[in-house]
Amino acid sequence: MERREQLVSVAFELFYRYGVHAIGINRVIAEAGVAKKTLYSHFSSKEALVAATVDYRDRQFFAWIEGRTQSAPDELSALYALFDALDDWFNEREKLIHAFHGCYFINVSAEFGDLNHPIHQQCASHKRAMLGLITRHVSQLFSDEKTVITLSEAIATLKEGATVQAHVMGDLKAAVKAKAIAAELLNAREEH
Amino acid sequence: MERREQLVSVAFELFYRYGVHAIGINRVIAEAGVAKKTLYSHFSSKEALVAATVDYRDRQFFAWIEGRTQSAPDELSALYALFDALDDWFNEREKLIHAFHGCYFINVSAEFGDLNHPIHQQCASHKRAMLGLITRHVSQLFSDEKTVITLSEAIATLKEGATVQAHVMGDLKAAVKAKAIAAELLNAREEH
DNA sequence: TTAAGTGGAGACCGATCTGTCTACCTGGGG
DNA sequence: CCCCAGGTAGACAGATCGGTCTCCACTTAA
Repeated sequence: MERREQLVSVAFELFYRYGVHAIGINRVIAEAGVAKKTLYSHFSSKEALVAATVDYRDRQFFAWIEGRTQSAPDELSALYALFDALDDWFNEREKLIHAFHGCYFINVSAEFGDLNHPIHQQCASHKRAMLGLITRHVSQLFSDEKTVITLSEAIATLKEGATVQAHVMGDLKAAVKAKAIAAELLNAREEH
Repeated sequence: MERREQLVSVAFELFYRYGVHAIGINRVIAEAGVAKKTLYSHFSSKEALVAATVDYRDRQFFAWIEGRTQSAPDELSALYALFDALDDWFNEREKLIHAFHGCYFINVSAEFGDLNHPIHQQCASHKRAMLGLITRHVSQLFSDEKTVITLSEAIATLKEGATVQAHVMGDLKAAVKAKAIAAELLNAREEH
């Protein structure tokens, strides 16, 4: 299965940087040093390869964020660590994750715009998982269920907004600014 | 120039719905009922046509948002009107703007990922203009310059975040939630 | 040594891509 | 009535698309 992983990794890098529809299968196999037959023995179609890259990035990104938040000393720091991680990502200080070209799931959703498309659904799924991760931390800090939901969604929205600002406008401080807003929202509800 | 406008409008709808690289020139001219030669007499290349659609959408979207905010009775309502407009957009209650397929500028930036690419720059330009519009309203409400900048950027980030949540996850209430967060930030700084 | 299987290189298929060019049609002003 | 500008239809070129298939070199195991 090592060859398959290599293929997915190369395909992801190309799709992420240049866009899915801008990269042909020939480019992928050339870059991976693999025969076309090999690719099609692992994936039934280009779309299946795209789906694999989304899954690959989902696991990679989620594991990375989870690692960054779990190493925080307490739950509040864990939420701040999320934004610190984003800041490292935007400013290319993070080797575990690839160079920043926006959020792959947002980018892929732009190319597979139909919400019902299975690849778009994979992206939605990733975002739901990220919201779940945030919610787990927030629910350790607050007991009121409505507060937990509202805060978690707000933090998720700030994360997406910061990612867009960083990519579209090139605002490298977007994560720091989003962190400050998140802190304000958290402080306003400090449980005592 | 009427034919040119028709071409841009049709191209925009296709690019917006299906993505720029997924739509060929032949599809555009077929849908517009125009000869290929006519297209190339108005635009030197596909990329020039794409640039025209970004400009078209920029003017259209900005005028729409400006109209919605300017008809508000006061400056605070103007900011709320921004999120009400987004809500109408996400839920397809707005005829002036096309059916919702995410933010065209985010989508196009995903396909032209290089920040230095002229088309990406057009998208950044639009976002800067939107931030400027928000800042104009916020600066009527607060006198402290730092407060104005922080708040304006926060509102812009909430707007982008809500748009992403609505598109990727299909969260139709994203604008309402973002509005509530924006209101909280504004209230916390109420000038008195 | 030989048989089986895997993967690399790349020819090939039909479709489609961007972009050019020819040929024909049509309507309005001299 | 003629001319010509501007439009249509669409052939065409050269490249590339996704996907299939053949051929051959190499490895591994009996």
